[in-house]
Amino acid sequence: MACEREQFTKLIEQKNLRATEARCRILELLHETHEHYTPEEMLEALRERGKPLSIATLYQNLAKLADAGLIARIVGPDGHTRYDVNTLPHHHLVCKVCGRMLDVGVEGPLQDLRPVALYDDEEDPATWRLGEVHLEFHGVCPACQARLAEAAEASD
Amino acid sequence: MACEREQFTKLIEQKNLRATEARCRILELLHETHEHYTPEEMLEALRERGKPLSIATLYQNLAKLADAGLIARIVGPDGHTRYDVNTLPHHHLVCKVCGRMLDVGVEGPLQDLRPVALYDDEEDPATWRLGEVHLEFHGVCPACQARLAEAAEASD
DNA sequence: TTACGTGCAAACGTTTTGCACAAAC
DNA sequence: GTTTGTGCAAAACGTTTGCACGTAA
Repeated sequence: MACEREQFTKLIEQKNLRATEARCRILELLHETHEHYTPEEMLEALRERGKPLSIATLYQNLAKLADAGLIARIVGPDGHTRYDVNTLPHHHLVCKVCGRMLDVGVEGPLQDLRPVALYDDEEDPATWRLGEVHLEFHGVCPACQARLAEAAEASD
Repeated sequence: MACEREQFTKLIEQKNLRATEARCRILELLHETHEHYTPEEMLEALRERGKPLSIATLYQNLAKLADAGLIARIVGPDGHTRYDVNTLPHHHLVCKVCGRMLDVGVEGPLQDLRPVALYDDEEDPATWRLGEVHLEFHGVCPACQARLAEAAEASD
C-alpha cells in the first residue's frame, strides 16, 4: 500500500526511498507537530492517530529518513534520542523539568562568540578547526511551570 | 581501606559520603585530566592506573558523586554519557569526528542572545521561564585533523 | 521477479538492581 | 554492631539485527 500524502511522497522519493505508508506517517507527524519525539513517544502518537507501527519498523525508518537527511536525530541533555524535522542549523529551548525541546532561532550577535580555554594547562581551542555553534537555552516550559505552581500550592 | 588523597577525601566527606578508595580514584582521574570520560573509558583508564574497578561500583559511584554535585553528568551530541569535574556553568567544544569534549568559556556578548520562535504557529519562547544558555561549539580536534589529513594523503 | 519494507523475536550494549560479603564508622 | 560500599550475576532498558513473509516497482 503506497502513501497518498503527496508532499511527503515526493520528499521521500527524491531520496530514492520508497514512499511507504509508515514513512509518510512518520514525516507527517513530525511536520504537523514540530515536536521532538523520542521513538517511544512517536510510537504512542502514531498509535493514537490510527494503526500502530511495529517498533522495529519505526527504528528502521527513523534511521533511513535520518540518513537521507529528511529528519535529524538529536540527543537532549537528558540523554533521550529525539527526532527533528528541521535539518537546518538552528537552536533549541529545552525544558529542564520534562526534557521537551522547542526549535528556536536566535537574536543577537552570535558571530562574536569565541571559545576560550578554561584551565591553565588546557589545549588552546584555536587549535581546533571550528564549525557551527549550537545554543541550548535551558528553561521551564509553560506546562511544567503550571505543574510546579500546582504542587507548590498543594504543599501549603 | 580508606582513601589517603587528602583533597579528594575532604571533598567527598563534606557531602556526607564515605571517602573510599574507588571514589577518590574517580575524582583524581577526572581532576588530573579534565577529560570527559564515558564510563567505559573511565573503567579502562582506571585499569591502566592500577587496580581495576568493577563496572557496578563505577556506575554506583558516578551516580553518587553526581547526586552530591561533585561531578556533572553530560550527554554529548553523539548520545554518549560522559562525566565532567566542572560542575559550574560552562560551555563545550565538541569534536564532530570522535565526540571528545573540551570545557571552554566564552568571549563575547552572551547576555545579548535571545531565543525566538522559528515557525509561525509555534509557541512563544517568552512564555518559558528562561535559565542559562549552554553553548556547544562544534569542530574537529587536533588529533582528528591529523588523522583526516593522513587518510587524505593515503588516498592520493 | 527482483528489490525493498514489515514485524516478530532474538541479540545487543549500556545502565541498574538484588544480594551476599567486606569495610568503614 | 549498624550503616555503607563493593562486586558478582541477573535484570532492565533502548536499540539493532536475522529472518520469513508481504508489498512495490
